[in-house]
Amino acid sequence: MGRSPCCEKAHTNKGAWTKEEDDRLIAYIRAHGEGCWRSLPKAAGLLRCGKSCRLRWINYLRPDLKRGNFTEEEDELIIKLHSLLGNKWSLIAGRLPGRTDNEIKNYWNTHIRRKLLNRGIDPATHRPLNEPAQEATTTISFTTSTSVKEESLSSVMKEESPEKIINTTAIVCKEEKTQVQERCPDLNLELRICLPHQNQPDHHQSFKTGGSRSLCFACSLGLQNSKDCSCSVIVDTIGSSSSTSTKTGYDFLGMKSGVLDYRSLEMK
DNA sequence: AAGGAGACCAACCGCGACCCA
DNA sequence: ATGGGTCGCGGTTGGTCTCCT
Repeated sequence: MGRSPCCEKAHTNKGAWTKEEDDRLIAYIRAHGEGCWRSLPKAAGLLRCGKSCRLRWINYLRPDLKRGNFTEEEDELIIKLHSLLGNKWSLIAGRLPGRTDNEIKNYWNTHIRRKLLNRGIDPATHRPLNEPAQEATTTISFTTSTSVKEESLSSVMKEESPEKIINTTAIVCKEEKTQVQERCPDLNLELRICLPHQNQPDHHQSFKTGGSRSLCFACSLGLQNSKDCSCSVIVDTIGSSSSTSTKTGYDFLGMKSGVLDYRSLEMK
């Protein structure tokens, strides 16, 4: 039994969007907001599939989109995030305001891949092309206060082949440093996560600030109130492994805190 | 000027995850 | 617990543009 179609294909347009269709979609979303993509086309008077409407809005019509060329900083940020996250374009896009996952994916495939190959770096593994496969190991210290479900991180990398992720399940965030297999030996993967500068809502004031309270890692990933959130059972142990973290100086993949705040790495 | 090749990117497709009855 | 409906993601396709010969 096949999967049911997402819409009545016989009565939907396909292919490039017309100006009129764009205008209708924009007007409808301005009036009613995003969501209910399945029913949106009919309500907006569009002969399009809901998925198509969603894609058109997210990738092209959204008012906050930044059009135009990628900057050198964006290039490098994409490369670094890809080295960590793999082909998780939506997560990468979440770190690049105004950019969409589709745009980044296309940009990666057309520009960055070639750029890395020219540098002699394998874009899939972020390792030198002529380097034989080896099991480099690096110590990653997660300075979070509570343990994290393994799948929180391994799921990020689950599409990688076993060769690339030799032992993702070895990534366990505990108070002590944990050995993990490293995919990008040229990158400093030491993670130092602590409180960004801005004020936090009460729920998150438990994040370790050099004081005495901690934020669970689920919240640090922007998964507030998720089932993984364990803020209610805070254990103050972070200080034991965060000797190099400071209130203002944490860094991640060599990026400043303002550039990569894991807590806004939220799912779209 | 013509046309072939490669680059670019918007859009489509299928699947997995999630939600809810 | 389960099954149907919906959404979002990542891979792929195909049309258009640009460059080169």
